[in-house]
Amino acid sequence: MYSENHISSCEVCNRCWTNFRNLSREELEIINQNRYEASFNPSEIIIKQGSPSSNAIFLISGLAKVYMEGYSGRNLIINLAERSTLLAGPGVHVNSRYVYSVAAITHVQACFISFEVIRKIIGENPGFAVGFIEDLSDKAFRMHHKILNLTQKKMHGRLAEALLYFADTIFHSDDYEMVLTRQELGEMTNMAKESVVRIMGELEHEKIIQSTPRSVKILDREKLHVISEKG
Amino acid sequence: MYSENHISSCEVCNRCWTNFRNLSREELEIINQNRYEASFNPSEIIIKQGSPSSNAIFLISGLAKVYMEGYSGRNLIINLAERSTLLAGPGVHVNSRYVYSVAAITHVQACFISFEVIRKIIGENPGFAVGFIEDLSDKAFRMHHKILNLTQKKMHGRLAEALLYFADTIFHSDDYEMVLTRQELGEMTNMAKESVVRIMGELEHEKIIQSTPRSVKILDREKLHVISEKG
DNA sequence: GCTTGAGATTGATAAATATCAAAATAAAGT
DNA sequence: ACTTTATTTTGATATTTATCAATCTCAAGC
Repeated sequence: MYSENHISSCEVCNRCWTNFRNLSREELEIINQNRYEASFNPSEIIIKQGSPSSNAIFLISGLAKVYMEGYSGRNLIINLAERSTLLAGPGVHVNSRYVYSVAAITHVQACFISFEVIRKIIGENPGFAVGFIEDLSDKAFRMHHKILNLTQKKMHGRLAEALLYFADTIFHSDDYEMVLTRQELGEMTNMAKESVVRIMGELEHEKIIQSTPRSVKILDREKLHVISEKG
Repeated sequence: MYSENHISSCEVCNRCWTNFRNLSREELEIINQNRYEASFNPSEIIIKQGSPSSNAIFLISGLAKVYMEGYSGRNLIINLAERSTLLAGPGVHVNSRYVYSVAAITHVQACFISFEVIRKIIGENPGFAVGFIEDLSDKAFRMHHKILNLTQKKMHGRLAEALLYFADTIFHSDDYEMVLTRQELGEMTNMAKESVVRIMGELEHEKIIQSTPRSVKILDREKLHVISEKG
């Protein structure tokens, strides 16, 4: 992890958090005074689960995986994070510990802002507080969906959903680079890496996708969607 | 569902939401003017998933189950709710729909407060907004824990955790009434009712618990805890 | 006290999924 | 170009868990 400083000021940066639009010029300047940037290489850890959640972290560029470290060294990837995502987690307001870890997938540039400053502004700027509530709600909403996905669908459905997630939410294309290993794909869909391999093979054989270990191309989006719903 | 009105005013009621302590006398009076009470019999639905989330609902007395209606009629019980819990869900700030359903287990008294009023006060009272954030965070925190529990533990562990949840969080006793059927216990731990029966039998046989369909007594809390961690 | 129906239980079986071990590739470093 | 290391893949097998079909139990209503 090495440091650099590319952004002259928050005021001219549009890569951060949409909720910062609710800040006054003065408040934004306070943020600007209390931030620092850092860069991370692939696989470096940006946030470590369990450590004190002293900073709100925003990705400025690059892609990272957000995951929980569970029982006996097993991970659960919650989602991928890209530019303009607030990374902090609900632990901040519960026990001041990060509830998840975040690791860089590509080279990542991130902005660290002390949570004390954020908390202070939440207490003074209701619009900002509402934006914060909306962010929390949105994440909780997704968690509710995810818990159903993981508990009620079979492997085919979970994997199909993950493949569509990459296409729709991350890459906005049906032909994309697979940034996760089969192991990690398994950690995201709660299945063994061998099962990931086998089902990817099946999907390929049925001409629903075309894939290599490092790329995916969705050929039959309709069918993939049906599998993700019914599966 | 029949109506009654037991509480003369929010000002004299201590059974509602702790976050209301952050309100001024005037704000509390606004809440008081805009609330109405309702009672529910066992098994009656208090909140229906997917319907417009127009009200924040607080239980005043009784016990309810909070659950998501998933795929092909399968439910997932998230938790039990009792007095002083805010029931609304993250959908309120996302798509204005309840993301979960809530059904009365015992006879339930509840207070309905229009969300417009709540939202207005959030925008005017930062302390209240922070309280709201803490409530959301706490629930998200639990969801993070729950998703690990459901995906990474085997049946024994999940069931053990549920039994401890009742003892520790709901009844504050190791000898309690089992308010859920085996079917519902399965919906809470993501397992078939037959599996619940079998594992309850095993736990009983190993003298870790003593149980009837309507009661549970934890005999060996240590062992039960180990199972819930390792399982 | 008899009937009835919802839940609880049991045993047998099938389905879903993980694990293990080995071989085949691919990637990275020197 | 050559090791070395990590990932992917495959097949065989074990484990976990659900499903199905009966049977049983017990409390509520008549």
